[in-house]
Amino acid sequence: MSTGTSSDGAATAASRRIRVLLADDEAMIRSALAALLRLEGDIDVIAECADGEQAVAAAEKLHPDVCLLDLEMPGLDGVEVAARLRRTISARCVVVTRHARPGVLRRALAAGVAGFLPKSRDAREVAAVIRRVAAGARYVDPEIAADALSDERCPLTDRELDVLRVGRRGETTAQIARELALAPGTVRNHVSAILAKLAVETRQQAVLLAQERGWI
Amino acid sequence: MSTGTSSDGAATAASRRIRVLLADDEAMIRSALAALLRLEGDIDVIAECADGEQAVAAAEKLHPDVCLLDLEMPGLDGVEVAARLRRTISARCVVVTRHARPGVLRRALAAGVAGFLPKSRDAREVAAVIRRVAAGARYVDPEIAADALSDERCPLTDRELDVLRVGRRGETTAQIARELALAPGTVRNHVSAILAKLAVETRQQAVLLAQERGWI
DNA sequence: ATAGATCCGTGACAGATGTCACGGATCCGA
DNA sequence: TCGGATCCGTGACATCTGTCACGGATCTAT
Repeated sequence: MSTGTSSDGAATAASRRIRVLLADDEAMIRSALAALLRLEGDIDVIAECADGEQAVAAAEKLHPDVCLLDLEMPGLDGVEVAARLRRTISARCVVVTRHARPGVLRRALAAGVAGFLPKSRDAREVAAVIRRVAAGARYVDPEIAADALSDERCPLTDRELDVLRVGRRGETTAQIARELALAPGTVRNHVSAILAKLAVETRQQAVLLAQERGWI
Repeated sequence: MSTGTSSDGAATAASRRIRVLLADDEAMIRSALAALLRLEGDIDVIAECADGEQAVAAAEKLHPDVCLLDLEMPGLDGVEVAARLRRTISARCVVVTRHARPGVLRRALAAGVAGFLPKSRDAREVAAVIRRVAAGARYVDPEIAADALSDERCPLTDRELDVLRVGRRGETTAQIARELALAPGTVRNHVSAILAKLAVETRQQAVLLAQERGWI
């Protein structure tokens, strides 16, 4: 390991600095994490983004080694960003979230994220997780992982989840239909199936339940 | 000022270090802010608390110069802690919040907080605000203050707010009517008035808007 | 290949929701 | 005292939403 030539060693040390992209819509925590990470000798924060679109754009331009993504962001959320970046630049992503639930973890893992860390953890752990992930390992918060084993799977189909997501802010049937390029009747049918599966009476209740379970 | 004896100067310099108590239920942001503040030469973080009760207990024991309190905490929230500490130890408090709305600011000022800072601000501003407040000044985020002046009063009547509150989780018209001992038609009429006044199309949008504005 | 299962999309129907016009109660200023 | 204004409650009507039955597409195991 330490037997390389000095030029090799220098080059390796330089190339070993981990280039990190940071995305969180809350400026205070974003800037605080950035400042802390910059104190680490082996980490470069190369981008700070305030939402998912910015994160995707910056990542596809800068090709960071690791993306640290907040889950709760306006527009594209952290998992959606991770899914997209996995396809386009094979980025390794760590998702951070306030509400760490099994469903969220499952969704994150399905999207191919390499790390999953709730905000109830100490900020010092962030750098450690970034290092692990940069080294090719996966890291999942052990507590959440344990919860996730007590399987609470989402009974909704992909299309039903689409409908729920698009209509999560109380959008009209007509609006959802336009957004998804469907007939209004189709949307109503999906909604009907959702209500039946979740055993609730209104769309809003369905949205609240799904959010609580981490399905959307 | 700078003409004191060297012993005076040293003593003053030592006593001038600002003793700060930190309270936030999210460990990641709490520890991140603590770490950043510790980097400042003139600030001592003397306590880190995860909820309002801990904050009150620690503050009454340690008598910090400034308390930095998150608004959203289980049990006692930041404003309640500030109100209590003002009475017991005349502490100077800064309240930090994710959802900075005029209504919240009004409540905070009424409780006698000395500083008000939304989490949409950069973490570096925190130290600056702490210094100002420790020096006896007040600090209110200018953007929120401006909003608060453009007094956005709730256009809904008491009864309409009742209906909105009872139905905020997507309850059925029939359920709301039963809860409020009204005819279903009356509830629908209130809902209709709410939608018209808030210029939205569905109950769920009305609820989201009202929550965003701090009306329910 | 084929039957079964699942998912998606759609239109017709029934029921829930939003809109409207109305009457009674209360409060306030002329 | 008397309008005028505002709020509350209600029922009839129109519109929107949820339910149901159906057909086509895809996948899998036999």
